[in-house]
Amino acid sequence: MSTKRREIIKISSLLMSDKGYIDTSLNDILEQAGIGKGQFYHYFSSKHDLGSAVIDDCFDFFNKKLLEEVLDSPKDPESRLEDMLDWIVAFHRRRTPGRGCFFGNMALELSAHDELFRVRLKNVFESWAGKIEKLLHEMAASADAGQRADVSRRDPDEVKKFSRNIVAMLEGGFLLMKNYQDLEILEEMTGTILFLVNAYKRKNDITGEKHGTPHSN
Amino acid sequence: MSTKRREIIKISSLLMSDKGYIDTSLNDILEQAGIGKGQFYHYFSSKHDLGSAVIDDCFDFFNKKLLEEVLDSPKDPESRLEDMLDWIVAFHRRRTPGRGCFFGNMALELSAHDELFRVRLKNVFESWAGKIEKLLHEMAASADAGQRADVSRRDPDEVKKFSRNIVAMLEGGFLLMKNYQDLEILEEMTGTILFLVNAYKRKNDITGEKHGTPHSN
DNA sequence: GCTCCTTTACCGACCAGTCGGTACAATTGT
DNA sequence: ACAATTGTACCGACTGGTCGGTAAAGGAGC
Repeated sequence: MSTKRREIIKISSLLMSDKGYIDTSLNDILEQAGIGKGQFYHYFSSKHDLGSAVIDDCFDFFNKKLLEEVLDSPKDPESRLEDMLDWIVAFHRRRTPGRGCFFGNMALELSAHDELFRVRLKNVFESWAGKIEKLLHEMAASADAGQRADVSRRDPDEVKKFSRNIVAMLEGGFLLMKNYQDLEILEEMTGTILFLVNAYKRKNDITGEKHGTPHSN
Repeated sequence: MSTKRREIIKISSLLMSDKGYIDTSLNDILEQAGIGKGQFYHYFSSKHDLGSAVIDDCFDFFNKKLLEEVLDSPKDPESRLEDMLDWIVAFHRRRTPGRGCFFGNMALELSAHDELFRVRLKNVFESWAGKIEKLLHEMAASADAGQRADVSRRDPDEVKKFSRNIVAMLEGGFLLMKNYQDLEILEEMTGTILFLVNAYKRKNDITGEKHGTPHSN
């Protein structure tokens, strides 16, 4: 892929992380990149096309750095969970906390009025939750190995939902972190997630019952 | 306050819930309200002024319906927590799940480039977390009453952070619900919150230790 | 000479906000 | 009592400016 195209994507991802998709104008991008409009439309067919490429590019980074390097590392699942949370906090410590999560920002801004973006972002969340789900299953399996082999009592669908909840918790942490402009919100959330996973694990180990939704629906 | 002004605010809050602040144009509002521009600028000095009024109006509703009627009800704290979660799910079941949380939407969209909006929305979250904090303290107090009077081991600052985390969890639930366009995401999150609060309560009761951030920072 | 890459000039649509003017009720002067 | 004045609610054409997007032509390398 062309260097210039990559550069445009990089610059756009920074701008869009700061100001959102709608509020990032082509002129902002052209100015930052030091190029003309014609050049932009040589590489991209529309702003929408650019947005799509930016999401893909950010996901590539996210996928490589967090999902593969950290979550697929050969360590035990407990360590990988902690590594993930540490990686996230470290990542946001490097950037300004006021930026929040690119995917979460885009999801809230665009889910309602662009189906393509919505699905693409949903896939990001699903990929992430999928990795966490796998990790939770591993944790459960290693816990069983030490005691008993009765894995069947753990509802796989429940684990899937639980892993989605963890993603949602992190996104909520990003949201409040951005609004408070305070990294501590996110740090607290990672602590709560660890606590929750431990409590969840323990409950399954001891009672085998589902956490479900205790209040009636 | 003038009826017309109230009507403009109501219509605007619906439009902004759907499309966000930036993407809601004055023409959209004027068309829906069936009024001219002159009338709008008779009641509001700017779009920013309107946005501010809409946030206030939504908070009034939220404050009255959830924070006062539900969270300040004379029931025991456990019931009030469940009532809150039920109320939230019921509220979003009535609307389309694709709208998400108005405050969360606005917070992500505007926190970065409008300090006034940012602080106003932060206050909304703080009010909410404050009520939850109070509720958690009550829960702890009633648990102590049955067993022992040693309340001091519960760090008040930790409870404050924990209640903020609950708000963040809900906002994360709203975010993913909006992206997935599926109410179930939110329902799962309310279940997880109940589970978490119970686990948190139990841990404090049994060990008295803090949940903190177990991984090193 | 042909194909990329790039620039610049330009388009119509739309944006928030302004302005001159209208309709009509309330208030005031006599 | 009635006319003159003032104030309030409201309209829609218009402003300057920005938006995403297009078109045509210059220049570089093969």
